[in-house]
Parts: sequence; C-alpha cells; structure tokens
Amino acid sequence: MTDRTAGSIRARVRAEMIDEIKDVARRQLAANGADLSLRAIARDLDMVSSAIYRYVSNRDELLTALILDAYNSMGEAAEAAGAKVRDRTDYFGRWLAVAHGLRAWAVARPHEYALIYGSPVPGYAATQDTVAPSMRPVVVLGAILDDAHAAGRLVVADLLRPEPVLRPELAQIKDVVAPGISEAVMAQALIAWTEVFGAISFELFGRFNNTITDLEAWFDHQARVMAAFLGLTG
Amino acid sequence: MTDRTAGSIRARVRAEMIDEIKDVARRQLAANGADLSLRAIARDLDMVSSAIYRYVSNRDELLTALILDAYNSMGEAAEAAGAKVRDRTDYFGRWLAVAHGLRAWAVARPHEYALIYGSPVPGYAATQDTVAPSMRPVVVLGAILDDAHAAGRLVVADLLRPEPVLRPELAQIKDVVAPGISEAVMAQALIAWTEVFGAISFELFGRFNNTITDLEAWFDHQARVMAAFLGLTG
DNA sequence: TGTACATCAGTGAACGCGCGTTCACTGATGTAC
DNA sequence: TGTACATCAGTGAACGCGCGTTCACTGATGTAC
Repeated sequence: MTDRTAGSIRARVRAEMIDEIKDVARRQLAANGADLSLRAIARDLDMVSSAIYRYVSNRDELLTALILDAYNSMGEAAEAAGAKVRDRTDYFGRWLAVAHGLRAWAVARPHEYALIYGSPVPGYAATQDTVAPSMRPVVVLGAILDDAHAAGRLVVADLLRPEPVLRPELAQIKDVVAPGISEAVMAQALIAWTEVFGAISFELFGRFNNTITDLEAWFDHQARVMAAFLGLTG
Repeated sequence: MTDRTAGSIRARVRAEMIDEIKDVARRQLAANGADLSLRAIARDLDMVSSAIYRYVSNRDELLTALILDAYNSMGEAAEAAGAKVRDRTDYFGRWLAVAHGLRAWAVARPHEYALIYGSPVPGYAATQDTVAPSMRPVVVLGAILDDAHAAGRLVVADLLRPEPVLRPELAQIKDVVAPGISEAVMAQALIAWTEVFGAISFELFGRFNNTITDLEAWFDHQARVMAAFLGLTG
C-alpha cells in the first residue's frame, strides 16, 4: 500500500486499485463483521487470490487502513457538519449539527462505525497512527465549547468538581481540545461525548429494537438534553 | 443442551459437563472474540471434536446460551449491588452502587460484556429470549428512580420535554420500568443509562488508553454527575 | 438379587470447506539510450 | 524513432492450517423385570 512510483500513470492506476480493494473490503465488513477475507476480496474483483498481495502486504495492513479511513471519514463528517452552521455564535446549533452529523455518518456505515467504536478486533493491536484521527470529533466538539465559553455563553449550574486524582489528566485533555474551559467543564464535555456515542452505539447495535421506533427523534432529544446539560442553550 | 433425564445422576453429570463447556467457551471468548470454535473447546476438554455434539447441537446454540448467561449474570450483579445498600431511602447511594456494580461486572468479564454490548456478532440473530434478561439492569435502575420519585426525592430542574412522537413509546417503557415517573423523566433516565453504558464501553474498548489512568475514579465521577443530572442528590 | 436390554458418552475417521501466504512464472507496460 | 532492458500486474499451483458437522462404532452405565 505504498506509492512505489509516485506521479506516473501506473501509480494512478495502482492507487485506484487500492481504493477499489478497500471499497470491496468495506462491503464485506457489512456482511461478515471484522473478519474480512483477502481471498473473498480477490474473488469479488475477479482476481486470483495471490494478486491482492501486489497491493496489500497482509490482512492486518488492510484492516489498519480501513480503520484509519473510518476515523478520518468520521472526523471529516463532524467537521463538515459543524462548518455548515452559518452563524458561528449559534453554539447550540453547532453542537446539534455536529451531533447529528456524527450519527448520520454512523447510520450510513454501521460496519465502519462498529470497526472503530465496537468491540476491539481480536488479535489486532491499534497503531499509534490512529490516535490523532480518532480525536477529530472530540476536537470539533471541544472547539464549540471553547468558543461558547469565550463568548460567555457556557454556564453550567451546580458543577460537580472532579476528584483531585482526575484533574491533571483532565487538564491535559482540555489543553488540547478546549484550552479556555475549566477541568470540571472538560469532564462535563467528556460525559456528553460519552452519552452521544453511547446513544449511537445503542441505536446501531440494536438495543432499542422493538422499543423506540423514531430513532432520529430520540437522538435529537438526547443531543438537546446534553446541550442543556453542558449549559449551551438554544 | 436439554435435560434428557432430569434428576438422575447422569443428568447431574451432564449438567456439570455443559457448565464446563460454557466455562471453556468463555475463556476462549477472551482470546478470540466472538468467533469461538467448538473444536478448540473439545481440545481443551481432552475430548474428540465430535463429542461436543453430545451436549450442544451446534455452534449457534452455544453462543445463544453464553449470551443469555451473560445477560442474567449482569442482571444479578446489578440486583445484588443494589440490594447491599441498607438504607433503602438512600436513593443516591443505591444508584451509585448499581452503577459501580455494573462496571465491576463488566471489567471482570470484558469479553462477555463485548458479547452483549459490543458490535453484534455477524450472522447471529438474537432470539426473543434475551429480551427480558437484557432488561434486568434497566429494571433495577428504574426501581430506584420510582422509589425516589414516590418519596418526593426526584426533582429535575428545567426538564426538556420530549417531542410528541416519542411520548407514547416512552410511556410504554416507563409503565414497565418505573410507572410513577413522567415520560420526560423516563427519557432522562434512559439518557443516564446510555451514558453509563457508554462509559463502560469506552473504558473496556480502550478509548481512554493513554488519556485517563484512574478509570474507576473517572467512572465514579460520571456516575455522580449522572445522579445529579437525574435529580438524585447525595 | 441377577440378568437382559436400552440408553447414553465418547471415539475415530471422514466430508467439504475456506483461509493466509509463498513462489516461480508469463506477459504487458513503461524507461533509457 | 526504435530497440533493449527493467519494472510491474496478474497467474496458477501449492503449502499447511483450522473449521463445523456427520456417521458408524464401542463400551460403560443405568433401568425393568
């Protein structure tokens, strides 16, 4: 999966082929979960099984690439959803837009979501490369809170202060994500983030089957409640 | 996995054997995720692979049994943790105890947790039998809220009312879980439940690796914040 | 209490399958002179 | 512009593996009379 002769026609065809392999792999995730098969991918592409090794050096490398792609794709979706809100001072609107953007991304690609937010793939160890891409949604949400705080529009009542053990680490996260806010508000933000992803997981993993039918409305309610929880009012 | 001659010595030995098979299967989940192998289980028990079929009619049946067991085991853990709180009017204490009980159960058996709260096992369809066992933790939490409400100790400020589409279904859940409370409070309870399980999933699936070290303290903070969110004060 | 029969647990071989990966190869496509 | 060589994509056979499940069987353990 490396560019051997960058720029040439061959390199372009090669890159397209890699994209096609990944597309087929993504389609396979839908059917079989995380246990994707290089042989099946080759079959789907009318190639002999060994030909895949021209493009991918082994199964794990492909899995890593898919995971990285999924993180980046979700990150872009969050950023795009947030950017669409014209009025940048409408912090509540921005939060709501990003939350819905994340959910929409996940609902459209449940298997890719499961790949990055579901049970860890057995025998697969995440590389350090995934750290930054996996943070993108948190960064987007953090920026909203930071902006709102700077504008004096982030007011949480009765804030429960985190235990001293937690404060240094919360401060570290805060410094990256939303430098302006306090540790307690950062904790609050992480809780809201946890709830939103918990909600998406519950929806996609079928926990609300035969219970709640209008899952988008239910998600919308949750996102609004969490905005209020954060002190972002509409 | 049926009792062919109930009561007899043979039946008892048989039941013990089934338990042993399930124990080995659970140990395998730890190593390989949800793709457990009947042959590997047989090997571990020093049996020939076909002997397993004396006890289990196929792979899916075993998986179903493990899932059911996991739900029930988690439900019992929640009930036991809640029951330990002497002062039944200490609603905050009960909520906190149950939340920690759930987390402790999951931390001790991450693979079983992943089996029921992680990505759905590909090609496996849940039976209707899992519905009631899977509700047990919600029922425990619901009872606490119902008791607190009856005692006038559940007061949520600035409650956001759910959209009309959601109300009938929220009412239905409420009738089962906490008949006394309102639909809006039921929504609030589901959100808290979502947050708690989101927190457990984030912890077990490694989302806080290299970020927060004292995960128990962090969970405790979250559980306390969610109690306040629900209007349950300590 | 003793025997005859039925029930069960476990064996061993076999079925057909799919998998990841390697290797020596063919033939087409690009590159250098 | 034409030729010689190097680079690459894709082939086909093979490796060793593990899997779920079936089937005819042996031998031990229970049950009925």
